[in-house]
Amino acid sequence: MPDGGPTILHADLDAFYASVEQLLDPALRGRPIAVGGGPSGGVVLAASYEAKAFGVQGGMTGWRAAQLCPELLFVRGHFGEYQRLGDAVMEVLAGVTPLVERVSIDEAFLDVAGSTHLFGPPERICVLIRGRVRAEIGLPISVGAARTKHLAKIASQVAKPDGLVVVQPGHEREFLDPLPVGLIWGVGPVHRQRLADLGIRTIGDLAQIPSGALERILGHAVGHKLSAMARNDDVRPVVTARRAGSVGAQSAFGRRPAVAAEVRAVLAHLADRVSRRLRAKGRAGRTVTVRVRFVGMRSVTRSHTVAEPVSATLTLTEIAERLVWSAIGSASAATEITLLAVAVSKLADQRAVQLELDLATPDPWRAGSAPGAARGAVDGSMDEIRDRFGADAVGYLPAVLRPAAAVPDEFRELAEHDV
DNA sequence: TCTGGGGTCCTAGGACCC
DNA sequence: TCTGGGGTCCTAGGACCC
Repeated sequence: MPDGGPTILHADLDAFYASVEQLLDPALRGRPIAVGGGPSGGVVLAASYEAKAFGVQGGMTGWRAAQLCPELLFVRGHFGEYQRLGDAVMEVLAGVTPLVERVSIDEAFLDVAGSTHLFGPPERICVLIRGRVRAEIGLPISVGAARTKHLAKIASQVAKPDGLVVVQPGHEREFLDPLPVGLIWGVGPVHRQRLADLGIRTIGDLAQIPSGALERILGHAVGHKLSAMARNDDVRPVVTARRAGSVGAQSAFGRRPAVAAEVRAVLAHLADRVSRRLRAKGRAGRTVTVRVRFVGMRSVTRSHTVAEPVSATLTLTEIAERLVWSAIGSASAATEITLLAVAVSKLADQRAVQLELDLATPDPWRAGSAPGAARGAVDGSMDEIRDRFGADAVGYLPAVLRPAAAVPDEFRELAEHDV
């Protein structure tokens, strides 16, 4: 177990999107609001605490949320503001320590072991952060402090909303034992139920179970991790820069019969988004994975690994298309599907593969690109035009075939990791 | 009126190599 | 008659997180 004080912090903005809306529009303060969705459909992206009191949660359909809370106000998101304010909060955190690990738009771990000589003990640093975020940005933020990341994260969840919890070394067990197992990172609904079936509901219950037994119940890795966490034995360091291991895009479009022209149009759009992000960072990947979701939420994935990394939009589209049809299989021609996804993994730097692209054979199934140089040049020109004149200035598809965006691109960007 | 979009990690089986 | 064991890579599915 790590020595020293509770110098790992987890800072987590409360109901982030909803809080931003309430900050921007004072008329929304103190009221139950949902960002995204609507009383007749769509998905709620975030709910204010006033709405959560009615049971409204992110991920819920709009009509379900309206059922639970009839006076719920649906507001459209200001996605650009979320990015701007999230970045501003991260700057406040960076003012305390350079060791900041941003986990998402609204959440970060900090290691403040080297900052106490400047700012005082961890408790004081937490108070400083919360005060500055409130005063300078206007948002509530909860902070947890402990000796490990995992415990700091649990502490911030317990602190919500708008609170601070410091777990003092030596008091970890008494803090953890009464808490529900669902607070442990990695325990979702399935594991929680499996544990409940065995009478295990609290972290204290969990700590009583021998590691071997836990591994038999939940699998080696999860069982091992859980028993380590229940013993508060977590030594993961705060990591400042992390690159994504995969890049993907997906689109849910309600039910549609799988018709070749439409499937191709959607895939071209998804491949374009993925490959543009790859090229913008000089990256390419060897494994292409598609997911097809059928009516009833059953989904099937197919992947294919090529010898040389690819990033050309057309190559990606062609590989994805073949995979999608193999996933749909020989089912009837009018099979209805509800979602298509494309992802690229096994990423490598593009510079290293440029030569391979130039030499590529004309079969995209077997190699990098076809003909690589030409496709790379077309993509490069289109990237340049879009950088100068906007994303819609040019594309592979006529506008009529482009799928209507269920979600604005600004929202997609909020969830993107660094490639 | 069903269920968005971006990711990570783990498991298990099979192919292939030595 | 049949045969070992370890390592690596690929693929498909699933749980989970924000």
